[in-house]
Amino acid sequence: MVDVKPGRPISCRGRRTPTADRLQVGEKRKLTRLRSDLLNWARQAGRVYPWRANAASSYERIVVEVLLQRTTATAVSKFYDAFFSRFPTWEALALAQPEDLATFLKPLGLWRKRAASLLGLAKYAISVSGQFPRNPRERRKIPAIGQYVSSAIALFQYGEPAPLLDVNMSRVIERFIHPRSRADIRHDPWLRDAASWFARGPQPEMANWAILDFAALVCKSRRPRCSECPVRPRCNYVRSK
DNA sequence: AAGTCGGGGAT
DNA sequence: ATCCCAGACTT
Repeated sequence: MVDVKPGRPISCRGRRTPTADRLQVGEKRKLTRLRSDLLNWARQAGRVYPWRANAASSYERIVVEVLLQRTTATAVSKFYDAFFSRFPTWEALALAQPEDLATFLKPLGLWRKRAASLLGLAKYAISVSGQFPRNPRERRKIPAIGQYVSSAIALFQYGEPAPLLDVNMSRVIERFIHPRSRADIRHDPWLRDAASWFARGPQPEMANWAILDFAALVCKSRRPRCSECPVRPRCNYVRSK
């Protein structure tokens, strides 16, 4: 026991919030452990989808990310075969009749936006041999490519360890460590650093799929299955309940 | 920061 | 009947 100033080190004086907005060493360790734990968990319990198969092209994986926006993976899964046999390549998609595309997309909802987004992406893709810019700033200038889809392109097209940081991945990280400080996921530096740290390492695609599966099946927004959670011993969320 | 697009499944 | 879903865009 020490009796001298039990507070923070002097270097931390003046901080406005009790939680730093930068990723700390201990948090990196926790995320690294979480990563390997979830990869092991997903080996048995992970979901299986056609766009994750080795045979799936980066075209399919990128298009699927657009289809998955505000849509359940189950819905896209049902939709997958018909869509990609009708539009198997960027070329086929770029030549699609808007009405035809809309007919396909209606059951998923948001079909006007999705049709416009996909057509725009396809027309861009065929103008550059299917390769989106490697520079993220250049990618983000393309309509329908926000932060999330940009990361998906980095991950699936260039093999970079980019995080598919959405509300679900955010929920897992925030429960496991602590809530973000900014309202918007995309503007929270700590959360972005945490997600990036989680994604880095071998098998970045598997790691992303693992945490998204874990979010969907165990660490659900409502009624999380903490009793059957493989990382419960290290989770701050269950500790606080 | 808040509103909009959106049908479908889960609760 | 309400909430949630691998977001992006406009105001």
